[in-house]
Amino acid sequence: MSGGETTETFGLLLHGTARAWRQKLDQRLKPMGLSQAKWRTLMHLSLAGDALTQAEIAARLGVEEPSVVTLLHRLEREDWITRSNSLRDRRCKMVLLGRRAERVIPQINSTAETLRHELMAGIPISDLQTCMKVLASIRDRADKDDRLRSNGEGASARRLARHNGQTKRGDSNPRKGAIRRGSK
Amino acid sequence: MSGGETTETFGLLLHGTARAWRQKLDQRLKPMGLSQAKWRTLMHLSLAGDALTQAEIAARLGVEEPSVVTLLHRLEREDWITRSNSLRDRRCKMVLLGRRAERVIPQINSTAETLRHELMAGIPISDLQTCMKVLASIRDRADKDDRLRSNGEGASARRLARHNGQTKRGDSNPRKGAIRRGSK
DNA sequence: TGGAATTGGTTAGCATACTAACTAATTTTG
DNA sequence: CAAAATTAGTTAGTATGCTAACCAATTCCA
Repeated sequence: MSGGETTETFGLLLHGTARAWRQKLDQRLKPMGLSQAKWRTLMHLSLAGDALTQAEIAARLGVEEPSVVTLLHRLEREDWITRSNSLRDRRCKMVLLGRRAERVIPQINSTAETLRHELMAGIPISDLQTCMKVLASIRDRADKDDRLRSNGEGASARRLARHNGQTKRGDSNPRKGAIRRGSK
Repeated sequence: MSGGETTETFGLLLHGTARAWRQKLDQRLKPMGLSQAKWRTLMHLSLAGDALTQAEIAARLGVEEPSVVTLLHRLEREDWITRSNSLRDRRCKMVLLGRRAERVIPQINSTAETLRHELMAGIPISDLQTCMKVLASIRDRADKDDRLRSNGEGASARRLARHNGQTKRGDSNPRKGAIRRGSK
């Protein structure tokens, strides 16, 4: 390996940075009773402006559905959201922001935004853009499933559930995999 | 704020990339019975070339000591490592690689390295360097403790200066972060 | 139309990481 | 030296995420 030094530490750096960011944000959101995972959920609900199904939330958060289940349980237990059965599709549960959440959402958004700016202050925009380009490129590659080529028999049907669904609820966000922002 | 678009997605991108990388690596290490966390532990032990204490491992991995406890338990249970009491300091336990680990370490290192190269292939070195510079800068800022930073000398940043309520029994303060890569 | 496939959600079990609080051993200090 | 502080490791409880396996409702299609 030639560029050893550079490539050696990249993964470490990437993970360390993500973890440090998350911990810092958690630390600041804690006094409000929140964490990054919870805040992100509320934020997406707020952005949607409407009730979402759990599957939609999973897709937007980029996590699997079972992870969303417990996350929403915690949020419900703490009174940030409410869940109700959909009338149109009895499989679905619609998730709604509670009043408590609506009251503090601006506050938590601003906390997150303040942190973002603190962490990125003084870094040239062009450097940030380069960095984002690199990250996006790496992420897209890592997101791809290896076994698209050379499958055959060994390709033990892993996940890849790729539900290509329309949510016949006018919400329509052509979501593919639970975790895929692909589709570009 | 105006830079909104850029800053808005940076955190998302950062976390998504780190997660995608980790999952991809886990997926490839799985057939060997490993995961990223376990592999990193073995790798650091291998690099050290000598037995390490749990505290040293925690510091190198960048995680807290209690996290290391269960991690090492799993590694020991699966026969990757052995732990023994230190003769010099009866508080310490020395952690050693087992034969099983020594046999497969080159293999897992090469798996990780292959992935690194795959994920970063085709990205200009200069872009990578810019990216790393940005990440390091963000991480260092996020790693710092917001609150009182009294040491003018740094050395080992001790975050966590909060209220150390003492327990009725004359005893310790809450464990402070063992997480520091003093490098640079 | 009626079974097969798909989709939404859940539970169970595990992995990874955290903080708080504890024990035991060692080092520092008054 | 004895009390105090620090250090190494642990346990307990929680948060966050995953996969596998499973219902129940809906949709597809022969």
